[in-house]
Amino acid sequence: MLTIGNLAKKTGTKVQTIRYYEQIGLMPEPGRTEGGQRRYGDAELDRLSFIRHSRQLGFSLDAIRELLDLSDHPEKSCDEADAIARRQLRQVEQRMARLKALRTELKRMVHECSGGRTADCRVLEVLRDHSECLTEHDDIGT
Amino acid sequence: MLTIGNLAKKTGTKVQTIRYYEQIGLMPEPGRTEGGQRRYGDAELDRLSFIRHSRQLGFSLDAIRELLDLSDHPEKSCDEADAIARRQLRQVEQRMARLKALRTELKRMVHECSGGRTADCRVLEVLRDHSECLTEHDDIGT
DNA sequence: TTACATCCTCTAGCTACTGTAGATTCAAGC
DNA sequence: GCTTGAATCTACAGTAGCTAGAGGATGTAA
Repeated sequence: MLTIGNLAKKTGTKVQTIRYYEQIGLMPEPGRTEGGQRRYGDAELDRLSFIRHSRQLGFSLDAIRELLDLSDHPEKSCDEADAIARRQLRQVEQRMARLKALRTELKRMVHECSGGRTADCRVLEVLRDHSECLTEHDDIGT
Repeated sequence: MLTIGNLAKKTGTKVQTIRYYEQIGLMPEPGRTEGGQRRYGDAELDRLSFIRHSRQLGFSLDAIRELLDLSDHPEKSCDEADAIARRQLRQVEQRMARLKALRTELKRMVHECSGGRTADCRVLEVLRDHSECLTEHDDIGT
């Protein structure tokens, strides 16, 4: 049996995060000692590993909830899990495209700046005037 | 003189966002009508355009605060603005590298999934077992 | 038994907004 | 001058995904 601290260490998660996952129903309520401390078994370790790995791949907690549900029902069709992963892939590709445009613009800004006073700074100038931009960037590049 | 709604339209910002910027001190408190409604002039239009454009390029509100401060002092050295832009460029490049690794992994997951039951689903299998991953991804790819 | 790390709950904070409720103001048309 | 309807006002709550801290209880080794 693992304490919450050991489970945290094994999965590279913060203790508070585990409690948070429990709170939002992503992790089950574990058994407790007489004194009220949580104790975890292998099933919980697997589940949390699954969650963390999915987070590392950028899946949202909602998507992970769906994936866990599918994982809990081996007889269900695989299509849904596949769809979720494809959706995630699309999102990653969209974000990459956006970042690429941002990088172009930032590089240009930085390269054109030749030092001196802020009055003549190309960085600030470009920020002041959108029309100087070569690429479109209508959405925030997060 | 512009109402808040017209300023919002001109800059592609939501009305609430403008009020929020005022609240956190990014936008100044504007003049008011007798009835208490905000009215904006050209200076505010310029400032908000600067903010929105910077946001589109992914700068944080804190970074924008610094950039605005530099912009307000034309006699200062340009170095700081340059440093902020370079930092932003580095962040964008780091994010892109991370997303690239994620994309590789997601593509592999999706390509290996051949339909069927979730019990045999490669997507779920990979998520269950990090050791199947070819690339490292220790941080979340946002 | 005592010391000390770890655990507990609860609450608040982070970024950058977005949405809602209920009241007020503005501008146009008659 | 009056009505109507859109726009505005304040204030507060909510979003994602945690993270940090206070103040107290528990577990374990010496």
